[in-house]
Amino acid sequence: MKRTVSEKKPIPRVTGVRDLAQATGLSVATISRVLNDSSYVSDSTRAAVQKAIRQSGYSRNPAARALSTQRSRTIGAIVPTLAHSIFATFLNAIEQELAQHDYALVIATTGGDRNTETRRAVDLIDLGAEALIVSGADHSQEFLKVAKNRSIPVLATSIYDPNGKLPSIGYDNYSLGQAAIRHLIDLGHRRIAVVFGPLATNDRTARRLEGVKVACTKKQSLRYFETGLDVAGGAQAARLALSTSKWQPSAFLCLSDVLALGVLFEAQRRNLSVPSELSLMGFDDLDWAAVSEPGLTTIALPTSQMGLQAARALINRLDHHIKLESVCLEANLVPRGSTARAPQANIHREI
Amino acid sequence: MKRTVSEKKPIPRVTGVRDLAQATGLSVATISRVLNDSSYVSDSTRAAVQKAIRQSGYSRNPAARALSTQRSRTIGAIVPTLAHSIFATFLNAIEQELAQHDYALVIATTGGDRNTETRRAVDLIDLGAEALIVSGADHSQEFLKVAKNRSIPVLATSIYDPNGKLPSIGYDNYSLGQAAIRHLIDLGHRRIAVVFGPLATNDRTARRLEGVKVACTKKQSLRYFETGLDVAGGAQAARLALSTSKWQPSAFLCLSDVLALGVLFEAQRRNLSVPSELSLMGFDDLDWAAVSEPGLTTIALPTSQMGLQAARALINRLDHHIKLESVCLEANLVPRGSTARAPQANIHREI
DNA sequence: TTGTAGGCGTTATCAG
DNA sequence: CTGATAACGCCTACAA
Repeated sequence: MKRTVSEKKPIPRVTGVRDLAQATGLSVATISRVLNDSSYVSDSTRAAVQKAIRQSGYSRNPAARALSTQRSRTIGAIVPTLAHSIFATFLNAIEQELAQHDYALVIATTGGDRNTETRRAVDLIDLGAEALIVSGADHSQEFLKVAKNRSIPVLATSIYDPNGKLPSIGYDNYSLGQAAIRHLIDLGHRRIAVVFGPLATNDRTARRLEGVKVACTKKQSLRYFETGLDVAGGAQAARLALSTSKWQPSAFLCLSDVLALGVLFEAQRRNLSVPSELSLMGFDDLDWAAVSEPGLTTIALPTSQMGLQAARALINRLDHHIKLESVCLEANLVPRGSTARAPQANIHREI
Repeated sequence: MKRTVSEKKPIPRVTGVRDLAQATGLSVATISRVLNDSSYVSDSTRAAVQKAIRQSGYSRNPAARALSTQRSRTIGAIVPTLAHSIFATFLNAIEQELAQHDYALVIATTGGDRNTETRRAVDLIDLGAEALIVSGADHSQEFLKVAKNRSIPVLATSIYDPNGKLPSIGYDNYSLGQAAIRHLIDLGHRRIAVVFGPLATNDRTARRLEGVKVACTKKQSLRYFETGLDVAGGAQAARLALSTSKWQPSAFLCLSDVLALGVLFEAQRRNLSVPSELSLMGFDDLDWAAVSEPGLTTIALPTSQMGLQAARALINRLDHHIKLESVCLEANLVPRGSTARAPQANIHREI
């Protein structure tokens, strides 16, 4: 019985650069060099090392690497919730861009609570996040302190707030609120129901609302409906707004598309035709807004753009020490079928 | 000018346990002990150490910790996209549960491509993920190999596949597909349009479709419409399905709620009344399904439950070496207003 | 172009 | 209960 020495490597558990050094007869430094495809290494030795790596199935220990380089290549994002497509879309864009640059995205949710935000921020930092992405301008003192103490770059998003405590990438919710209500006013609407989610946990909404309020004059009669930030909330607000016979709105302005969808369903339930009897506006431009019947007039927010830019800004900060600057992204009113001139009758009665 | 020595600590940059040891006059071992609130440490020294920690603002270096313990407390989730609320909801649940147990969630998206999945899996592992959560049963050979070589626990979700290569936590898409179509058949529908997203990138959909096909007999006439997995896709499929005058469906079965929403909008656009003229069914039970007009009959998937259980299973595996077992979660058909008996005329004509 | 040696901050194993 | 001290696996001057 012949017994030949197997050509296959017996796969001796290769655990670190040392083993590779041993296997190739080189030094750990050289191994490390090719691992970081850095500086001068002769082609031949590089090839040899790479072969050894392939054969052994070796891969870097990220913890050791992070410890040595003091870099984790991890960025944390803290959002109110993932269960809202607007945030999911945002994070999706971030993740894609980070992945391109070998950064990882780790996510934490707060449910909209500032204290939770602070807590989760600490979690993320303790976990090694090198930078943080947060939503809005409203953060606890504690949070800011933590970020400063650990000198972690923090970027606020969904807002543009050049004088805020944090650099921000986003849009100007205040003027967008104005633009939205003006569209309705320009169409001759007088009685407008404004629907929005919980103000306490969302400063973006609050800011939009300020814009709305400042843009309307005595000629208009606005009523405000704070409700749950989901389709059911929108429907409920609509029921409420439409239930007073004395004050019948000719238009709804919803500060989120999801709310508008609820209003739309409720209008359908009541056989109120949109837009001939009721105009409807949203905010966000979710994917269905262009497809609904009628199409939803809304403010298109550059959600993916924002994610992309946020990711890039942080990468530049981390990799090239480029300072974080606040940037204002453009957001546009997209007129679609859900808004029309206010019914004449209505106007007459008012005049 | 008097010059008193400040009582405040000058905040000498405390970077590690060593500094704390120095500051307290104890040894690093003791520091480490209280850090891990482990074994016996006298109350007094514990207090002293904790005070020092507080004063210095010290916090553990996660990389060093990970290197020493060989644990990163990080779990990776790989999903097709975040831009779909069903996945976002799922991840939301996972994140919450993981946070509870001091695990971090790092996310990667694939866009539905298997090769991307493999690549991203390697990324996550190289980044330190101790376990992986993936969607569906369809994974590249390469992927499985990587997971095995690195001996990383992998859990498949959104499916129940007890004999699959991976342990899975999810639901039985096959029987759910059957249940869905049967509901329509039982209501007397004969001509049914089945609408679904890209099959090539989604084995859950494919499995549902198999169930649908097997459950219908010669008495039914089904047509299949593969389309984009979004509201626009649903609307387009509806246009297509309704455009042939020879074959007018009395019902639509959508293998995702988003598609159903598109169909619903399209039906409204055509003044087709749901459900009196057209029945409509979805799959997922997204939050708006209960609020739409009419309410959407759908298969309610236990998305959050699934996230919770997946997270727990992995935590148990990692913390207590408890083997991953496949589990089948219950999913139910939720009858709502969008489905009704097929119009009699239709049935007559068939007979 | 390659090698040597020391350090990154924790944990853990031993003795005391 | 506490203290040395040796890993953990990688990177990086500094030398050669």
